[in-house]
Amino acid sequence: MNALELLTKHDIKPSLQRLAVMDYMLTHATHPTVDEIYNALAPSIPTLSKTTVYNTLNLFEDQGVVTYVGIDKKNGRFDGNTKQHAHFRCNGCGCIYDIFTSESGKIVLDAHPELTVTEVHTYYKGYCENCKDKLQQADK
Amino acid sequence: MNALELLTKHDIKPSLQRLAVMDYMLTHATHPTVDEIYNALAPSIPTLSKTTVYNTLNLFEDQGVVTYVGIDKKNGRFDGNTKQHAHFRCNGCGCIYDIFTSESGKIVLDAHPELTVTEVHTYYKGYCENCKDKLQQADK
DNA sequence: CTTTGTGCAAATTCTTTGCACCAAA
DNA sequence: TTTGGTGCAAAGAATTTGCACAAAG
Repeated sequence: MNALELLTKHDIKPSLQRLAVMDYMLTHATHPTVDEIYNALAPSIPTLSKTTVYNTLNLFEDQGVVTYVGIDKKNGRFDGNTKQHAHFRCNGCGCIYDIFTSESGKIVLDAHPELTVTEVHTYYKGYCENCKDKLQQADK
Repeated sequence: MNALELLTKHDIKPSLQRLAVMDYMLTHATHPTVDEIYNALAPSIPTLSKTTVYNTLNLFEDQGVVTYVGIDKKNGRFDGNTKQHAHFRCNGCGCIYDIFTSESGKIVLDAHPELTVTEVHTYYKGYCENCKDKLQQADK
């Protein structure tokens, strides 16, 4: 599915900027930061502002088109691949790999003998017993 | 193990401030933010500064006494329990629960029927093939 | 003394907000 | 027109840094 189809499907008006950001996400599975996206697109869209990149990614996230990846302490990263998968970040070079899951965490890592894993962080998000009835969006 | 023993074990000089922060972490498994810790301790340690809380937690993290919990987009949280476990955050009230793991992620959640999970984020950290030889600390 | 910890103030970094202008329907 | 998107400048929030003073051995 291309950028235009994805945005349309999620009721997002396909402006030039939004299409460019979405297309970038689809063609760069590098979990880019806002800065990376901005720097990559600014040459071809000279009037682009970082605010628009923030606006766009927040909108995409709200609509479920991209996922926020909080694997780094500082910069937020975004993932255009919304299929369930895990992430690996190298502490040496900072690169981030997708790790596609089967069922259990164990199996997943066995498929990647080239990676030396020192930490595993698993975060579940949802609603606790008291908040089950709430339909609110997550506090970001 | 109490605060003093833990710090000593990790070659951290047990200053008044460090002991207070460590003790707070051990007695409050709520994954507190820097602000929460500061606000809780400031009354009894009037000269305490937020800088010291930051310094202290970063030191603890470097020494492996606490773990950074990046489950929230904004505030960093810290966990004094370094045993491997997962975290659940409620999107309604923001509370964070520990979820102790057996082996596979599936089993873990089955033990918590009271939680409605809408998202799962799994982050592995370590070294990729190219960086295997590096012994550096993670880029924070 | 000498080293190390503390904490104030200032600086940085990342992100959001307010608002005026522009574009599309 | 009217609605909604863009982007500048400013504000805000979280964290780090520089540095002087205090504490401990």
